[in-house]
Amino acid sequence: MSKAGFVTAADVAKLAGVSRSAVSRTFTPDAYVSPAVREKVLRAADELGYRVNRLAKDLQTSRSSMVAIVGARFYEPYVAGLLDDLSAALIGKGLHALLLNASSQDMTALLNLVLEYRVRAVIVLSGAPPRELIDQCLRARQRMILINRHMEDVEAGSIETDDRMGGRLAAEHLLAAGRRKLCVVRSGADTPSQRRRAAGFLERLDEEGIACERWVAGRGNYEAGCEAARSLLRGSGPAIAPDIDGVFAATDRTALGFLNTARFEMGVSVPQDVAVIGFDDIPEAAWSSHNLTTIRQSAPDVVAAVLTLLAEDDEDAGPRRVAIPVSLVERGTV
Amino acid sequence: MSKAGFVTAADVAKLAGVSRSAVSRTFTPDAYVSPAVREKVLRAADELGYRVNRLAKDLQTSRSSMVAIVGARFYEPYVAGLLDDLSAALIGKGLHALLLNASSQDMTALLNLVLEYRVRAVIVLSGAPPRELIDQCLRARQRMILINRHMEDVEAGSIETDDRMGGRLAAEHLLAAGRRKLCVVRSGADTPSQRRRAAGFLERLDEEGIACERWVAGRGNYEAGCEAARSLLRGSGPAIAPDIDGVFAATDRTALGFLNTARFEMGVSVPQDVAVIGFDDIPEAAWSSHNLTTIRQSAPDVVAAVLTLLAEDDEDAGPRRVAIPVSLVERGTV
DNA sequence: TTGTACGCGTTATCAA
DNA sequence: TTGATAACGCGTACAA
Repeated sequence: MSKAGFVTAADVAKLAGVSRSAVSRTFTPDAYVSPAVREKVLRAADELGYRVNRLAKDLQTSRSSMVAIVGARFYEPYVAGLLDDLSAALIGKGLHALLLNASSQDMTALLNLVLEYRVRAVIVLSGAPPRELIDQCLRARQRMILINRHMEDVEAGSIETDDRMGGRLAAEHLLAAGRRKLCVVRSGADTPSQRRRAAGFLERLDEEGIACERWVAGRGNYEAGCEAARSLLRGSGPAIAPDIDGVFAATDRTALGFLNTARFEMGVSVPQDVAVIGFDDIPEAAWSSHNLTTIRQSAPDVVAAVLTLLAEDDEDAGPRRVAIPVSLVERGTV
Repeated sequence: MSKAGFVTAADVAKLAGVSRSAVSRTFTPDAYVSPAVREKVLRAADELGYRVNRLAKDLQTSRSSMVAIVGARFYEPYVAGLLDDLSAALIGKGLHALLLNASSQDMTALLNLVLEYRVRAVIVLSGAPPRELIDQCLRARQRMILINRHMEDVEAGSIETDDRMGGRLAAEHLLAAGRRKLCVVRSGADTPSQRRRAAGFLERLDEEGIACERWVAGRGNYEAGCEAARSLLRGSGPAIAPDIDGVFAATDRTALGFLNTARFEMGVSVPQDVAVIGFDDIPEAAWSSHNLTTIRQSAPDVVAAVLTLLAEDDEDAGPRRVAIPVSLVERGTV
């Protein structure tokens, strides 16, 4: 037994009456071992409860099977869903997720950490994404995959929702519904994604020569929506049309905060008085309590793209930049 | 440079003109290095972009700083929130989370995996919890922390919400509201937690000699609530009192599914026709669109308990079993 | 205070 | 097919 009390290959070898290498070979795919020896080794291993030590294995092969996932706000439904899909998919490919929460942390520490583990790749989720960390990792030639965080002239795989198009679709839909007094609402999180969505929305409006309010604030996404509704709809009575008649929220949670506050706190009817459209299509958007019209971005597509980028290990060619399509989901708030 | 292209301590030593152990000592807390040497080493390390290889370090010290988190359904708000808090707290303690998604996976593979990594502890979240995995880990003397999954006569730290008391509180509250035609609803997930909550609820009702319907089915938690409402409230028109007048759902999501379907699909008024109470107090419960009365269990408390159990490293004494208190949150559905 | 030498547990190489 | 032996990159007695 080793110092830490774990069973080692040597222990198994001794019990089985064979050499250490025989044990190693038994547990290494496609290696030469006679059935007889293999049987003896397996029996001994089972008896001792032996497991290959991955630390030693990875050190020796200098090839870890870990993938770091760096992100924040894992409680947000869209992120949580992505995490669920991603962790399941990775394990299916024999990879394991090292989950690093970048919220409110010392970035330098996190940076050192992620590089110390010699992971096969670092996956950076959108929110709270330390630019400095990304730079340093790339300098260390650490393989990286950026989700909704593309950076030009950077040697990293990148997966991006077509945020701009999504914003345009939202604008199009509100315009088609005859809305003209519009507002775009973003949370204080202020991620690149949210900025691009808003930009696409404004761009489409600009083409029609229609003006647009902008509202940015709030801590969480949901709370931002609540605050926006209180601020924008102030003074509007139940029967009085408010100063705006259509809102595009950069995330579904923000849209839901706006929607709920408008309906239950401000007494404003949706969509009669004001139309609301969100972005992401999280499960809660489809609930009958909200029935939110929104722009869908497919999480499974993102996961598939991650696996693709992960797969093209050494081939330098291949699609290093993947776009995730979006689509309009018509429900009852426009 | 090493085979994989990473910088090693030897590289740094050569550049700095010192021995390899000097490098090692520079990066080891409380070790003897003269300021002069330390400076030279740090300069060389910075120039080369050197990072300690954690695989080798952990192997050498036979002490990994990884903690495995085994769970499923990370998209559920309560689980997602726990994951967010937990990953942040662990990193604060110098520990790192290896996230293993146990859903729809080969359990044997996952079992081998978690043991191969020689993690400092395995944290098992409630849902989809493979009993076999737990047994095997314990047999391998792997340190474990079970959340909402206590097993008698088992050598593992365990953290449990006071589910039974929560169920009793729910019953008490419905009874106090004058409800007598009651039903308890659980999802098909059928976790130990949900069973205990239902049991506590029924226990309290039993003391009053009041009968109770039971409804168990559905795939997801939310969907289970929807199905329950459709099934239990069938035939009740808007103005007609249904056959039941009070429902306890074992999770908030189930409660919300029931609530929404009752209101928007069945035309049943809540709480006038039927009262609804949930469990967990997820953020969505507080939304004005739901305003769900529920039983709160505190995720931060759970995280604190995990850290406590993790801390009592070698001391065999100490609280190996921690109970998380619950409380009633009165809102508008009872 | 520094350098040498050994061990952590594994895989890979090379004779036998 | 098997068993010594050499890495893998690191921490750390031990000696200098």
